[in-house]
Amino acid sequence: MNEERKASSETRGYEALLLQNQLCFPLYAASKEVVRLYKPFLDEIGLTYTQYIAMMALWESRSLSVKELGERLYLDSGTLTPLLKKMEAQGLVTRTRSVADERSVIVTLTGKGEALKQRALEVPAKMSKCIPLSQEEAKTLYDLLYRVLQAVE
Amino acid sequence: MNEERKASSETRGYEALLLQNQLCFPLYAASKEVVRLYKPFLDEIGLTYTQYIAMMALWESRSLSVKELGERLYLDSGTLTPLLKKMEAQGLVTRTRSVADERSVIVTLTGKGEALKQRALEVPAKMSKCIPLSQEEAKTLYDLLYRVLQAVE
DNA sequence: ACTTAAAGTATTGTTTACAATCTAATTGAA
DNA sequence: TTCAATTAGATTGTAAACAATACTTTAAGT
Repeated sequence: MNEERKASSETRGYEALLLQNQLCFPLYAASKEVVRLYKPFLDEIGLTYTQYIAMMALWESRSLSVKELGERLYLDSGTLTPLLKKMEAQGLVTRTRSVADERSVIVTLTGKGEALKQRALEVPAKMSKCIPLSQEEAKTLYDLLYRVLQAVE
Repeated sequence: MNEERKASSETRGYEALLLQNQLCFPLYAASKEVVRLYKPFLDEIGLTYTQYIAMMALWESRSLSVKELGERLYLDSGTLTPLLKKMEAQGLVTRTRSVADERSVIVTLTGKGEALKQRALEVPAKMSKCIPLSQEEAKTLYDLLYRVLQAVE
């Protein structure tokens, strides 16, 4: 029996409250650290991380309502409205009320926003070099994260 | 050949930029959603998520410097100083300069902070019911996340 | 048609998070 | 010893993130 592994009086009965027994903590910390890892690469193309994922959604679709964008990114209008206004000020997107439904705001890539795609292409490659997981491990992680995500929805 | 699966002119050559091909995105989104899932449970004991993980570290150690706390939580003084001041105002911790090294601030649980541990005990159990992963899956996810985290350090 | 409910954004207020910078205390090197 | 470099926190400024609320437009029910 390894005495050092025994619970101390401090922790006995409270194992569930140990940081290292929480799934949420490495999830939270890894997310933050990975986002931070992106920063130097994203600085080069003038995007924050949140702007980057918004641009990725638009590079796929070119034109999305704020609501659709929010559904894809798991963000609400309180986050997206100021974000998109900044991106509009940078000339990456336009924001226009839908004529069909005046409640909706349609976000559309500009030429400049579209062109940025070329430069963004290097980012995923640079990032994947920073994360030492095999293809299978990355896929396992990816699938488990999506299971969590779908359960939460 | 499934025509629908073929890359469109929009995405051809840009597969790496698809949101669904990014590992970072489900990591980011799942982290946010899980933290949000905690909110109602943490509201009951009057803590935010960040305060909760700070308390978990202190429930383990009772007394930690800001630096040590930052290392365990992957947070810097810019985040911790205002957080700990609020927790001090709530009576959960005390903050005192170390006598041995006046640069250090020692954060120590109060009786009230210690007592909160009892009520916090239910939180992990409630949370784990919200996340439909088996024991092995949770462990796999946990291990992969820690691999990512250690690589980033 | 009228009235209410619902939907889509925007706004406000609070809390994180972090880079950059500053200050005070400590350590180290010449 | 003495002064430069380092360390630990605090501060400032910026960007998210989200709850709560407000506002406008649309949809639904009667």
